[in-house]
Amino acid sequence: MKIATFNVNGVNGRLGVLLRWLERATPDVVCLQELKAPQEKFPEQALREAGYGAIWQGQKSWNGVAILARGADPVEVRRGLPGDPQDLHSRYIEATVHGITVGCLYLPNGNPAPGPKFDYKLKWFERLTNHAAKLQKSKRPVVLAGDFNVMPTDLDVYKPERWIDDALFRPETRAAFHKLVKQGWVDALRKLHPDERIYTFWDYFRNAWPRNAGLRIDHLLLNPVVAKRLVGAGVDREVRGWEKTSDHAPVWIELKAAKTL
DNA sequence: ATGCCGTGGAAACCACGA
Repeated sequence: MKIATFNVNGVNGRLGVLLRWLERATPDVVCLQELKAPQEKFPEQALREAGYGAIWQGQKSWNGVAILARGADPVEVRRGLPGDPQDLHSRYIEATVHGITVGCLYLPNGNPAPGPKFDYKLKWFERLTNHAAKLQKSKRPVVLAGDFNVMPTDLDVYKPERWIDDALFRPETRAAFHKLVKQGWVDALRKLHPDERIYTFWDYFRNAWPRNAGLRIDHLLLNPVVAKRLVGAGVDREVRGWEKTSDHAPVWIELKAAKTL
């Protein structure tokens, strides 16, 4: 089974790219971020015709997350993280699909830092970490996938010294990520490719894509029961080279079948 | 060092992204 995450940067503006990628990659589960569409403008029908059931949490102009399932309908568990009823950003949705609990997240960017946006990022991170602790206790298969807006280590940045003061790479941000992972999550791409430079995002400007000035900020975190099934992980880099494409590329993992009892 | 590109929504510019 293949599970992927893709920050599409506008699900309607990017529908052609998304459908083309789905047809080629045939992922079984897909987490989407940055829909940039209100609830009623999500392209449900086009995705269904492509073979995918979906649940989503839209928002006008910004944010927005969705979970797609090939040949199935994701069963929604929750939308939004607990801990702050005032927070109206559409950044988290969770479903069970093909026997796995999937949390799809779009963590706040946090720039400029320091400032209120950075404070919001760290608060949101804390709420995610609290919720993730509960998911860890369940012992059922869980995947947390999405745009974390964090480069976990120097290896995840084309030029680390340039990013030291950035909200995506500041010590507080990296510390928050490592605190989360320490609960028992496995960073799937790092697990299978410990020493490789892997990027999932390249800016639209400054010629970032042609000169491979990238960041690894889209991640799939696996709890132990899923980590045991991990047999492959990668980035569909070619998608970043397409016309009218997102600034992120899809990231995926391959799981072997669960042992039947 | 930098929003230089790109999207969406409202208004013919602005907010936001990383």
